[in-house]
Amino acid sequence: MASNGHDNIPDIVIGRLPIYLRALNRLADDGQEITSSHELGQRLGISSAQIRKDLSHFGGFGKQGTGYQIEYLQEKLRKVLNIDREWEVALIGVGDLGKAIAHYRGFADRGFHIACLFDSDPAKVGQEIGDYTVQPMAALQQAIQDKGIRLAMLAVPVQHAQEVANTLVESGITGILNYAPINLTVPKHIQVQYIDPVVGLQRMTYYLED
Amino acid sequence: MASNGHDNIPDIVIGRLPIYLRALNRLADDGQEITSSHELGQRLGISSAQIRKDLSHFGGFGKQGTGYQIEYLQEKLRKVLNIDREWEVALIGVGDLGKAIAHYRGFADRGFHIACLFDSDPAKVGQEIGDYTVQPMAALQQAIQDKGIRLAMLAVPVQHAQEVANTLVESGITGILNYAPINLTVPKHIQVQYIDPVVGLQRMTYYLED
DNA sequence: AACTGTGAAGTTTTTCACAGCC
DNA sequence: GGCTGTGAAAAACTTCACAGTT
Repeated sequence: MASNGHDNIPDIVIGRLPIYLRALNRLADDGQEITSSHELGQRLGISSAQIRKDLSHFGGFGKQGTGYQIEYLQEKLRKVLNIDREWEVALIGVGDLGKAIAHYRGFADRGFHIACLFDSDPAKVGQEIGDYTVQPMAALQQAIQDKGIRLAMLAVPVQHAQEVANTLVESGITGILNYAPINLTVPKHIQVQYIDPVVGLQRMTYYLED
Repeated sequence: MASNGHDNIPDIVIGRLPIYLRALNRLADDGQEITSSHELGQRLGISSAQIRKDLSHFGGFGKQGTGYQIEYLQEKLRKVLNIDREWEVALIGVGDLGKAIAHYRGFADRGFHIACLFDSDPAKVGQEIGDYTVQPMAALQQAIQDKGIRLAMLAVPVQHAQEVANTLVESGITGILNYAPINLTVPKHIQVQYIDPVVGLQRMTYYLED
């Protein structure tokens, strides 16, 4: 992960913030208003010291003797992560996976909105999915530039993923969430995150006896 | 990630092996037979020294002066990761996401096979998806025990995820791939991996200017 | 000439432990 | 009494650099 210009805050710290935020979301859903580094740490399997140290990079969000006000901490973390606004995301590929992503209800309340869908299959172009019409790949660059979209989710077959990623980068996308099981080669200033369930499974089988 | 008994090999090293394997798969697909730590590192954005060091935990897989024979290294990594066999996996929840998972073709050649599907919705029970029939939750424990299944993918709504996870653990599951945006609380000997696309997106927005 | 495997050095990350505050 | 924020210490991880092999 390339830290473009930003700060001196370790990537590994940034990577944990969304996890903290997710835990806070759950606590808030349960109606809780205050928590502590100790409680959060217990839930996440992380030491309380690490949580306090991580948060301390951005200022003092807690109260000694009391802990952290959940709503306030959520707000602060959203600000740090730049999601105190909504980001438009392009979705490329509307096969089974792309459709499931398009229908997923969990983006909206966490800072993201799917703004347009693309597929190279003429049979899929024109289809209505969610609120949007599937557009042809030829329309991609124009649409992304017109709407000023910075993020894309890539759900195309593995053999096309690198090629489509190249197009995305040319179109001005600077962050790619890649669902294809391939490591993308991109310029240094482009962020990539990977979603690969098989990697998750393979990371567990090592620890299974027999 | 709890290292249950196993060895003294750092979790962070184990976590990278599936990534190496994925890169090797691509090289093999391209017909290449030999690679080097330098080439792999370039593709993955990792130093060649780290790759060599990681692999050295498990013995010498390369040849000085030459590099690594791809097929041989794949075989060795599969053995280390315990995927030199096929693991049966249970899938819980067959909404949009669960269906997309059930139809995904990418598990088979990387060590996994979806062996049974469950859903709590009576309207979905009995449906045919892929090669299997959706079973009711009441059948879960028996099916998992009969088939000796150790791994599960959890694709149920967030508000049921913890409760279903508890049932899975009681049924003898020891590894859970969790698609719900919630941190699961499980006994120490249970492995959990998370698939949360929003976390991926949130990890990128920090680095986007504006 | 090219590349691995590896101790040793260097850097990063985590934990400790406690002063300060509620 | 309980909790945060934080320097200092400890642990973990990565990189260096090179001897040894093909």
